[in-house]
Amino acid sequence: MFFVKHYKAGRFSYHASLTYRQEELMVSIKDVARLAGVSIATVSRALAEPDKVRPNTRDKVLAAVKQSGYVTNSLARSFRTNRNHSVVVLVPDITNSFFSNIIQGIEEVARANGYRILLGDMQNDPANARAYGDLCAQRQADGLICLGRTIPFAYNRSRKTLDPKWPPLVMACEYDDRIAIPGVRIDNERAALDGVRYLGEQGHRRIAYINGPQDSPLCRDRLKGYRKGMAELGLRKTSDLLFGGDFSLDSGAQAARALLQLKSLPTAIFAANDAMAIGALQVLKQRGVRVPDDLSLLGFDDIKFAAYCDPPLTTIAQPRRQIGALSMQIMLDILAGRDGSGGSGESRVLPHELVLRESVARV
Amino acid sequence: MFFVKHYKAGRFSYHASLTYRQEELMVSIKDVARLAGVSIATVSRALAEPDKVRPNTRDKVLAAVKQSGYVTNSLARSFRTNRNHSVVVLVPDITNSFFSNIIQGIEEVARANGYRILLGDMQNDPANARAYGDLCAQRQADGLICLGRTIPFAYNRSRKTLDPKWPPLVMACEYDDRIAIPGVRIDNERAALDGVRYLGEQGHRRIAYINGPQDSPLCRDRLKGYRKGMAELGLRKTSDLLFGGDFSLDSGAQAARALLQLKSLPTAIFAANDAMAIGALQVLKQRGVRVPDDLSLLGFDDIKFAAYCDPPLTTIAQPRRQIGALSMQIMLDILAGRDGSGGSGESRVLPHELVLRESVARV
DNA sequence: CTGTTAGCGCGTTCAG
DNA sequence: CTGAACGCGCTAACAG
Repeated sequence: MFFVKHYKAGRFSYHASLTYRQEELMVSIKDVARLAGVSIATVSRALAEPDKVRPNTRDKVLAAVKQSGYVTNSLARSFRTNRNHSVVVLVPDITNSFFSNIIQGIEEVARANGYRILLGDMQNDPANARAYGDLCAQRQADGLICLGRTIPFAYNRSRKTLDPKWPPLVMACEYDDRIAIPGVRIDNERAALDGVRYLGEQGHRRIAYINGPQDSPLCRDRLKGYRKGMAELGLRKTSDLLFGGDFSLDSGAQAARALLQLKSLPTAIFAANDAMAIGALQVLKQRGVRVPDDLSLLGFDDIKFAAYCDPPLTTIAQPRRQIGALSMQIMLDILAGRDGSGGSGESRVLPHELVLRESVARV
Repeated sequence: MFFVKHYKAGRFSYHASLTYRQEELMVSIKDVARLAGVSIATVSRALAEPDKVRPNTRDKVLAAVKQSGYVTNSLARSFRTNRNHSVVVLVPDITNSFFSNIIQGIEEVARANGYRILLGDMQNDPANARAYGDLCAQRQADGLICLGRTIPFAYNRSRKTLDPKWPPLVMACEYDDRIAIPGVRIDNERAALDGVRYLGEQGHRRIAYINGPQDSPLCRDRLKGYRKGMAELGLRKTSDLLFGGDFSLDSGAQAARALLQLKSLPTAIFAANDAMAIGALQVLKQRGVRVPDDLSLLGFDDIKFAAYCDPPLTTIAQPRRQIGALSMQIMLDILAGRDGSGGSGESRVLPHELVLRESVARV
């Protein structure tokens, strides 16, 4: 590969901090009160609970607000109310497009409810989660939504519960079976089972499986589903068809290389996520293995790119955006005290679906 | 297409808000002071400016902090200092993987410096930016980094400067020529020119161009570079080779369909981003046009997936992560007052590079 | 319905 | 070097 590089230093003048005069322009609730000829408490109420203020005075206040250009200093409000209306979203790897739709769902619900998303990218290193756990301890966030399996909080093993000093936690997609936490996910075991059944219906028997990280409960479930499906097909012994991976494109490619060493090739590969399927796909092509003519390929997740592979990838879709939205909704419920272990904020299992494209053929 | 759907309602009990007792467990600076037998001012100093406290007392304080498990309430601190150590990152569309590496770069630098990222996803609708502009006005963020061309602030047209009531703004990738703002980007015109020159070197003359959003300064620059390159090749009239797009996969596909109607087909297509190139690629394949044998294809951005297309996409790469990191660094400089229009925090132009894969052939 | 009063927890004076 | 006192802007509790 050959690279053309260009570098050009640029210089532009710009709005420097010297011109940043927000502090001096700051108009506080006191000013509004003076302007409207009422007390500051009335201003506060007129803004927060308009119903509890006589329309007449409310209008006066609102006019004063408008005239002065007042915006409530939410730092002060947060300080007073001990709520800052923000939620940490802890993402294993922001560059993994799988997560972006979930984040979008979360963000949308958050914004609609006056909440903000503090983005925590772990860059696949659990150590990076600590900082965000601390954030919660310092009250910088009202809650935390975990998209991976790493929880930055300590929990009480025997009671299977979080230490009460931690704020609410919701898990999206993943979960942790050592502890009872609300969450949203699909039925991963069933989804994998459906995948194998579908391949079975297409006549496949020797179905290889590329597994995800072994310490992931979600992966264990998918693996369980795969084994169950294989058993249904009369294949109890699958160890030679099992390949390790870590959800990355590379690990999928690597698994494919290993797989091609097999004395008797499988007729289909089922990958625990699309990234690995795509990584495998590339290796297969390089080696002249045609998909799906020579070998069928089934993915998991239905990332955006799955539809644009060649051939387009048949895969199992998760309602990612909905998972995100619901997670945030649950978080809001908890924060508002609308839940309770028997209430409306319980963990949910959302439907998955098999998306048929062109990477699986009948044999 | 056929779908198998499953739904299963799940119920799990969990750590309810009832058990969330953070408030009562809260240990404040006052408690530490009492425990250490000093005043709260001393505790504050011992933590913030350890040098200004006698080692003896400092140790006492630190011990008390440890014993009590005290963490400073950053809500209170933010309120007091009027800094909350968070920066809004306004993203046109979080599901566009182009942005995720930039975000990662930003996040990394932010975290290393004790700053947080407030994620603002516009979902491609500028109206969604407002909410995040307001955030800044409410002091919920110390600054804002814009990854798109939509600035949620009002600015002074005549003076080409931001209203001083707004916090610092940094633009990554895009820019706005109506106003002087610090930013980080590549030389888009030059990059596009390099792209066309490269195609020219491979013998191409009829090179079609799929443009991005017309109101994007960045796209105007790329278009300018394309035209310049075509002029170098002796082709001043390019209007029939120009196709509109909006950076989406679909618009690339649509452009490809329009392009295939041409009486005389081009020998190469240059797309203003990879997504459109990939969209076009799919259409070309469907219509039996082989890439690069029948038609060469050049993209822009080098998104992760570009390497996994079939054929792998030749494209122009931006140092996305570096762009993000530098943007945040500039923001930090501004916030720390380390910049100034003649200082170290100026706008930068980073190098691009042509990444050669397999979608361009000689003619 | 409205005003008055009392802090929230911290940083920052200013004396000592 | 240390401590007492003040106040940031806002909301909650209570009185009127």
